[in-house]
Amino acid sequence: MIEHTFQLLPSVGAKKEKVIWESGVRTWDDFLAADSIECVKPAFKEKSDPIIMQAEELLKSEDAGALADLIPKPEHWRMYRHFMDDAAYLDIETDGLSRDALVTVVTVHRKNKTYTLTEGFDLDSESLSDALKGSKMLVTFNGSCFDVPVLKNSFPEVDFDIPQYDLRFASRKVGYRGGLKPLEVELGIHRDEDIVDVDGAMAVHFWHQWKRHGDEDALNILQEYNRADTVNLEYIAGVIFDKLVTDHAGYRW
DNA sequence: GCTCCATAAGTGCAGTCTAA
DNA sequence: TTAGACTGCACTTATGGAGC
Repeated sequence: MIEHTFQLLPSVGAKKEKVIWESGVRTWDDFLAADSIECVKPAFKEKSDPIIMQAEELLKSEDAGALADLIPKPEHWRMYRHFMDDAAYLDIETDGLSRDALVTVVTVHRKNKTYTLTEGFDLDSESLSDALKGSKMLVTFNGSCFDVPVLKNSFPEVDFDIPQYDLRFASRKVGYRGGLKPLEVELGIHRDEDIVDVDGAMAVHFWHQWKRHGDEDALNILQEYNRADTVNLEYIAGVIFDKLVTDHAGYRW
């Protein structure tokens, strides 16, 4: 999908991009190989070629951050298929909703390993940096509004400057409404019985149960809930991406 | 080459919605 | 309940084509 993206060119939005696709130019290679493109002025093509060559170089060198700088933020989801093997799926629990809330549990799910880090045990800047090390894309649900700003506030030394695929907004583009839990239900995702009714507010309650009464069961449920939230993001990201490609991109390959 | 008009992208603002 | 990213709308700006 990323090599089909022309919205990195000046004055090219969704409509112009579709016109370019429909002229038979479907990839960056097509664009560079063409001597002329019917819907594009020669001067514009001359100006655009170096930008596309730069994007190809960045893609070849797997520089997701620099590539994301060229692409409008709402279109960063297009990078997912290319960088999915190096994606980090992220979800956090806190003791409230404020920006300076205490982060209680963080799960980072990677291709080969899932890290669940807990306040008072193993949650610190170093372990969080280790969990995110080498990740090219961050996949979250509402993470751009909540998880990442909260983590940046609590762990300012951790680098969160990673292109983000936020499933809250991506799922809206393809017609889904509501939060993560209704989305899971709609996609047929089932949770274990002991966490099926848990939500964010209950997660706060479980944390206080643990802190005030030393209730280990409450802590275990909280960790399991956070882990399930995060691991499920991988499946959801794939489904939403496929729908975006066929529905939102406005062109069937 | 200039002007006018149509089209598309960019910008700014208010409203929406989600997280725990 | 709070914060902020995104969306949608209205308005502005830029670009390209047509006509003179």
